[in-house]
Order: sequence, then structure tokens, then C-alpha cells
Amino acid sequence: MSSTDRLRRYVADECGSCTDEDLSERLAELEALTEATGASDLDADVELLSALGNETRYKIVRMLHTADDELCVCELSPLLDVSDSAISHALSKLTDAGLVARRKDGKWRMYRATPRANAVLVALDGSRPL
Amino acid sequence: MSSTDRLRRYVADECGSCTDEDLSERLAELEALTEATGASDLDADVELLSALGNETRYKIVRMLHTADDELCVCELSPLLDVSDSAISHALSKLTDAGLVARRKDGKWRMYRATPRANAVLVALDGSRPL
DNA sequence: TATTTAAATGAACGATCTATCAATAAATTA
DNA sequence: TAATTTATTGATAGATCGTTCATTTAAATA
Repeated sequence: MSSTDRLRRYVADECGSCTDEDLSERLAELEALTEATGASDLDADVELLSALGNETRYKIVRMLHTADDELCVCELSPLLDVSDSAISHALSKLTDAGLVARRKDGKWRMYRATPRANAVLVALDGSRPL
Repeated sequence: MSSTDRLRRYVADECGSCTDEDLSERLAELEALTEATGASDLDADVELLSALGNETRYKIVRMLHTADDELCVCELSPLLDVSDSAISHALSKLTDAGLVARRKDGKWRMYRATPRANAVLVALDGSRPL
């Protein structure tokens, strides 16, 4: 059974009948849905979401967002129950994903949430179910 | 070395000195950052983000969002390069995370994106780097 | 220059995830 | 009622992830 046989039956159920043309048209409509977002955006979005979809990394970004200021690794560390190494790995992944940016200040490294990170957290806060 | 020794040195670097009181105060400020978001919100947010942080699941939600309408599994299937079983598992996880909702219609199951899913995708689209 | 401090990096191991295949459930149709 | 269709569920294997430990880098300080 081809992948589109079932779609053909669905369109027939919906419209009363389904010619080859009807099927092609529906498939084109569906393809348009995926092409609306570019492939590179897809990869970047998935990287961002999976980076933020982890307790340690989410906590870091949430702290930076709430602080509304840059924080040092030594300020993040006392509130996270993982090693400094784990925090460093987390910050590296968050940086790659475009969720945090960093700056050197002497021997300290300062991190801050990016506008994109703030946008996602605001969306989550503004859409919470009751 | 205690976890807060480094923070003490950082505060001293910043302020010139750091008494035990200064350190406690800074720690309390940092704790307030994590308490601003409730613990239950954290779990739900991480579940949502990790659910969406996967190519198959992201594509499904993106299609439903762009369609701005409910779609049948048979409409999702032709555009995803995975088995029906994988799609069903993906939809189950997305439903648990509050990203999609479903409805029975005869032998077909219709899925749609939730307002929360739409909010997150709008935030991503509105914060893309140039 | 040698030492200390802050943080990053690499290796590795267990845990979790994601897809497939096989079996099942629920609805429709013959 | 039997057969078909749609979709879900459970088991499983391979891949990926997240942490820790050990090591390294870079900057500051003695």
C-alpha cells in the first residue's frame, strides 16, 4: 500500500470522490505547509528547543532571563546541583544554540540571555494553561 | 573548596570586599531568581521544549500551525520520512506536552496545534537572527 | 617565573530517546 | 459477523545525551 492510498481515501471521504488530480492538489497543499519554514530555520529551531529542553540548561537561561543582566559562572553554580564541568558543557550548548552570549572580564566569564531566549520564555509565560 | 568560596571572591572583586553578610545577601538574590518561576512550571516547560526539540515532532507541530486547522494522521504521513508508528508515538508525546490536541472523527483522528504551541512558534519566527 | 584561580575541553559510562516491527484496539464496511 | 481500515501500543535495538572525572587553557597574582 502506497503512503498516499490512505490520503486518497480520506479526501474521498471528505469530498465524495478523489481523482488523481484531487490527490495531487492536496499533496501540493500539504507540501506548501512544510516549505513555509526553511530547512535551515528548522535545524536552528530544533537545536534551540532541544538545548532549552533540559532541566539544567533551562534553569540557567531562566536565571539569566529573570536577572535581566549578565551573570558569572560562579553565580550560576551555587543554585545548580551539577558540577562546574556540567555547567560549562551546558553553557557551551546554549551558546551554540543562540540562547546565551558570553563576554570575558578578566578571569571571569559573563553570560547573558539573548533576545531570542527572552522571546521564547516570554511566550511560555504568556501561554500557560490555567 | 566550598561552592560559595568562588562567589565570595567574585563579590570581593566587584565590590572591593565581601563580608559573610554580603555573601548571604548575594546568595539570597540569586535564589530569588530561581524561585520567580514555580517548580511545576519548570517541569512542564522542559517537557514541552524537549518534545518540540526533535525534527519529526517539530515538523508535525509546524505543519499544524501553518495549516491553522486540524489535520488527519494520513495528511501528516506523506511528508514525514518515518513510519506511521513513529508518527503515532510522536503525536502521543506532543499531546502529553500540551502541544497538540486530538479529536476522533469516525475512523480518522484529527490533530491540531494548541494555543501554547502557536505561541512558541510565533516567538521563534519573530526572533530569528538576521 | 611559578602558582593559583576560573573555566573549558575530552573521554567515558550509564541513562534516555527514537525509530522499527509486531501485535492490538476501535471503527467501518462487506 | 467477518474482514478491512486507521491508528495506537509494547518490545526492542541502536543512537544520542548528560553527567562526572581528569586534563588543559588562559588570566591573575605572588
